[in-house]
Amino acid sequence: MARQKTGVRRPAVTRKDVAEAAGVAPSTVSLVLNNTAGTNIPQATRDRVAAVAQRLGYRSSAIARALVTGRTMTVGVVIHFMDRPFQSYAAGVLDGVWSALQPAGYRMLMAFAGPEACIAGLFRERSVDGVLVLAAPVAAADAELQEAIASRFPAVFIGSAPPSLRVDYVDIDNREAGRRVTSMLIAAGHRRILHLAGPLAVNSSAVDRLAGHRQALADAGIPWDAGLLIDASYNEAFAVERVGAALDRGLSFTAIAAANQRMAQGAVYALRHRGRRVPADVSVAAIDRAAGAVPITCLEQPLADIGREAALLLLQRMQGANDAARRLLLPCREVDGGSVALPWGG
Amino acid sequence: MARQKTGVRRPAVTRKDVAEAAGVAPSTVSLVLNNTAGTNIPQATRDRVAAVAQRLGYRSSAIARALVTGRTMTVGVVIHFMDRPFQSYAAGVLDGVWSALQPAGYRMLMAFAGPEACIAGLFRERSVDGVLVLAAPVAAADAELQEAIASRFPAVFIGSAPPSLRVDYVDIDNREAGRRVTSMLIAAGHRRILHLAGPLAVNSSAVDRLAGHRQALADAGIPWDAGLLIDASYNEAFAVERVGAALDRGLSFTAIAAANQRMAQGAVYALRHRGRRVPADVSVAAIDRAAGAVPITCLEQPLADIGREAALLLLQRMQGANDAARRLLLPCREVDGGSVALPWGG
DNA sequence: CTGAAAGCGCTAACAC
DNA sequence: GTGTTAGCGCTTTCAG
Repeated sequence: MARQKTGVRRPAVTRKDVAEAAGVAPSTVSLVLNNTAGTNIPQATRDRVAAVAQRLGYRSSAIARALVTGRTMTVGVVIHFMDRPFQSYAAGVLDGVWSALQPAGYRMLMAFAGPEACIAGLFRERSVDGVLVLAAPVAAADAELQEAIASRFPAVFIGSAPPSLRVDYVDIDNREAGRRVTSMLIAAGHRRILHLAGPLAVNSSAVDRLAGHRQALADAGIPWDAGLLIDASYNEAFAVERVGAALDRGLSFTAIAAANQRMAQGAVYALRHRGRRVPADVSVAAIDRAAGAVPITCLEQPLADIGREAALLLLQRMQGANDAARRLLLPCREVDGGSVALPWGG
Repeated sequence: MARQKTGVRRPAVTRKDVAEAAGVAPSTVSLVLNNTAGTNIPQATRDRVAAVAQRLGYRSSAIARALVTGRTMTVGVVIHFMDRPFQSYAAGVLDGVWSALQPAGYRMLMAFAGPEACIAGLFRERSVDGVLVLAAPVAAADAELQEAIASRFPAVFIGSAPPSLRVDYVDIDNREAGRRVTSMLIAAGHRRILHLAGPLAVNSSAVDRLAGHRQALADAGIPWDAGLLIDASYNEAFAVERVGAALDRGLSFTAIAAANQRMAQGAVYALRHRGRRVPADVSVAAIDRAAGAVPITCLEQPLADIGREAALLLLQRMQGANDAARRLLLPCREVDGGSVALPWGG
């Protein structure tokens, strides 16, 4: 009994119902509704079929269509955040993803587990035509994922790409962004700059931003001081605690370069809690812009653009584009949040 | 030629491939892999089939399975926000939704257009077994939506329910929350309280929160002053502008009751920009808690619980529960953000 | 110009 | 105990 559906819902209107009501063959209904090229169906018939379909509220079953065409018209979106999903990063990116996918007639199937499990599932069960992977951890490269990539299953990575995989990748230039943030502080005269890094073991962007920071120091002839590095976790609570601890043990610095805005917020919180003013006592600059929080001078990522470009690239892949893996790095915009000043006594 | 799939991907492993490799009939493969009850397949065969399936990386096609079972094991999530989707509200709620859906084996298909279009599409094309509708605008009740609801298509509304529809609805008690926020300010001694309302024409929660505000005033014997109502839009920019304008034209008040946190943030921003301190000069209280922003005394919505309860209710509906529409109102938690003090000179 | 028919990959009832 | 079979609803050739 496959007919039993769930509950007592009225069984769906099928193509056959429309055909009967319009006095034509079932296939004619498809031909008309899909506007198939190369058929010469008289306008009168077309109108009649369309009218009946409209009246009955008929829409062809996405499932049946997918089974026969081999395309689900659905994109899997895999989000793997350490903390809660759907933080502002994902929000901004998905905004752009949607803006590209929606007009192309694609749907979005979301999955929040790790990319390995998700891609494997979505790929193996053939429920999506391709996937977008947000912020994949660097270690994500198990056998299933590798096989999916190797068999050219369309996948575009956003915000992080496992270094071991040769995949399409859209992001900002994290190294350059890290360099610029620190350069802004150096330009203001700072030399003792605390770097709040993201999770270096998990996220390639954290590693790249730190590399950029170090390059900025090197370019300015400032020697690297490992004591001025805090390996946090892209989240606020961690930053509050670690920066607080650093202040309490008397670590001396005049500025903070944060690898993301949330850590910067936490740092400001910790500073103010101890009576240090921003930027009078300590300057702060960060990557990411946070809406509605303490304004902080930052490099704003073009999140929507990142999402849109990634989706457009995925659309090409799903249409069969087979060239080598691409790497698209979008530029950041500098936003003055008034949190950078001359160093105290400088 | 339906076989052409996209690009040059290797054709998927089917049940038939497994059957041949294992030397059994295709149906036996299903029976074993689905662990169907009432079959007496010897353990040796089971093991062999399982091993072959594993080796070939076989997973049954979600599409084919859906076609034959009549269930897609997918839930549609419709988000209809005025501004960008995926703001913190949706983030928190979806966290809970996922936590309930994931263990039950359901997927999430996201759609960001209006609920009418989305539900109609998802429902008519039968691509989901049910829908969760976030923050539906009060006006959302077109013919298609009505028909979907009438035909008992499983749908649960979150955060807002079109008043004209008798639907399952999970939310906080907005009226009570509105009342409590204002009561907190009244308890601190305030009597001239500005109410920052959400979009009254769009969102039922905005209306209910305002009603609660007015009730608190009435309970305290404070006459209603329409001049102390600002109809904003649940967003920050609007609040910055409207509160700023009110201050500039000399409107007098000692406290602000904001219908959501983002407006409260905007209000604080406008106040500080004009040299008014919070809470020394003006107290602020709001509904919603915002992570990482200026701390504000507020009522925190149990977002994850809301999402989880809604998803659990939907699961019941999808399993055929047919009782009358339910209304589930979850309690808020008071969070002291230190933004409420005695009125100036009070 | 329209209808019949062959699958798409799977589940589940039913023979063998 | 296992294999055969009949659809699920649709797209798309291919006859009529």
